[in-house]
Amino acid sequence: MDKGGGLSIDSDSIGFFLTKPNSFLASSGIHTKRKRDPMDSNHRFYLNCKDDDSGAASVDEGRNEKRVDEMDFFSDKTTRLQESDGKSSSLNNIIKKEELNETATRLDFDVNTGLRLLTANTGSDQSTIDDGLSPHADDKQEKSELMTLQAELDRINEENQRLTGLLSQVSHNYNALQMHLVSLMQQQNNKNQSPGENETADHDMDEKKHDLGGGGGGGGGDGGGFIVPRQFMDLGPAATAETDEPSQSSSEGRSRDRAGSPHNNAEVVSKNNINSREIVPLDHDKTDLGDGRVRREESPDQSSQGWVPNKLPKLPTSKNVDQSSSEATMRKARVSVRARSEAPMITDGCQWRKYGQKMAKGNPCPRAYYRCTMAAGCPVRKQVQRCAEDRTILITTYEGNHNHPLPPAAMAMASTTSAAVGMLLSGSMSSSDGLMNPNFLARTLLPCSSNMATISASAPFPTVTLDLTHSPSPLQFQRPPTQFQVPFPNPPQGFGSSQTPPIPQIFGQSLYNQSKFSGLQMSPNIGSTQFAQAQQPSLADTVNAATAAITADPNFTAALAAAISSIIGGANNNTSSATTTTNSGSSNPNYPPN
DNA sequence: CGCGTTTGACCAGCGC
DNA sequence: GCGCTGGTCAAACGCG
Repeated sequence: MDKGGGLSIDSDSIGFFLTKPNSFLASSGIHTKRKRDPMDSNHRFYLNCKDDDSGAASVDEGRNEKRVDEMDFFSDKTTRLQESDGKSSSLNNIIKKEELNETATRLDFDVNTGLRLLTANTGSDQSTIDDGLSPHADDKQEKSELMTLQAELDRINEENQRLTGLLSQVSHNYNALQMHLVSLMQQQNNKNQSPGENETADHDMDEKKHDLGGGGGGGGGDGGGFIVPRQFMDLGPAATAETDEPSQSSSEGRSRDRAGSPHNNAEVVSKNNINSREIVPLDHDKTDLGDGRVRREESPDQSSQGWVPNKLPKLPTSKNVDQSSSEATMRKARVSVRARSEAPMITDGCQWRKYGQKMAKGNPCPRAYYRCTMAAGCPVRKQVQRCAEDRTILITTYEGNHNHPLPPAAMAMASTTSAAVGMLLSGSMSSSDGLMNPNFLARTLLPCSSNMATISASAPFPTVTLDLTHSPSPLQFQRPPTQFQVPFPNPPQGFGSSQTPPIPQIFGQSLYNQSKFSGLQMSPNIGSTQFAQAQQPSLADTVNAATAAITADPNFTAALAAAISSIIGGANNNTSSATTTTNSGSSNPNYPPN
């Protein structure tokens, strides 16, 4: 049951991480752990890199044993160039030259190739020398040759480091610029919004600006105080340690007291992470119920919504409002996916255990509750329900932040989810009341798409709904680039990296890609893990991921394909899948998962 | 026997 | 204060 059947969201997309060296580096450690997953092909790439590197290192052992880690391919190239330029015009050099040209060309498009070449090259460097010289050249000549090569190698290594540094710097700058751009565009977009139904939204926006004016330090610091992803993140840092701890009492306390829930450890971790700006929605949901609450917006739709998590948090009355609300909101943020599937639930790469099922009001279909079982104490949960109106539509709502490494298949989901939630949160968090305004979000985040991704403010918690039930047109995703802010300053815990995204990481790629195409930039701080990785997938990778997913499950094909194509097309269309809206009853049906 | 699901009960928040 | 509803727990049950 857990593994679900028909619908699957593939994560092969991870391969896209390769496009970003930094991300790649950051993620490599994580990925090495996942060997069993068949989907790991892309990750294996990382492993291969390592292997290749080690191979290269071994070759160098006799010399300086300078291990060229992630950027080896740089040195490799350089080496070849220098060799070919410098010394004699030996056949070896000629060959190397040719290799280099080819490699360089390929590197532009395929990192794998470069790495492979690296291995071969490094290994062959020596072997070629030995083969060519040892038999006939005298020792001195050979030694001097080796010395020279060694010296060059050192030089190249230095060069490599320098390039690495440059690369990271460039990446940083790029991020900063993008953030700035997003801020500007968002501001502009905000201005363009019609006052009509969005008065509230605009108002919120203004408030945001004021509130955020001093805070955050995010990228755009252009005066007015744009809403910048980072700012958003900074808003709620976290206050949490203290706020959350005490509040933990309510439901969580109950659970623990009653059941002695095994989640304790994880929860503690979560808290700690929260301090470091990490947010683990699930457990803290409960926690928040106690003290730091977030006021929920009244919505008539609520009752009919498929998933209305515990109760709405209330806003703290003090000056902490923004902060607390932000945190709470982030914790509560969730991603809902609507997709057509006959399967009881979608395959998202994670393992789930069903812990409950209830009949929800207004829906003849039962709602199933699942908990992530990939790691003890993982706070991620999801609700699965079929749509009352159309029982072929399966609605899966994710909540929480995984506290463990995710399999490739789940990684994409997580990234996307994070991105989605990030978008959502970035828009909502800044409002003075801590609530996102649906209209605002809708316009801000997905002004051009009305059906694809929906952000619901009416729900107790901010919810991003991905509607994959429609066949999106390629134009669907076109919209102002400003919209997708993906403030993920923190990488997920358990990923071996330092920080965690404060949002639920669960789902897939669509949103992530959206953000990518929208030019959305994550916080420069991201540094590592999923988000960083997800940050800049290549188009090809995205396509590959989509292809894999499609291949995996025909049922999901239409929806996902549409989504992917939309993303790729980057065109403008509102027809389907990713929208920012309010969860209306229709989108959140109660349909029996079984 | 272990693991996962089922299902009734319990708890908390909200509305009246 | 009471009832409704959503969310969770945990004993019972089923399956491999």
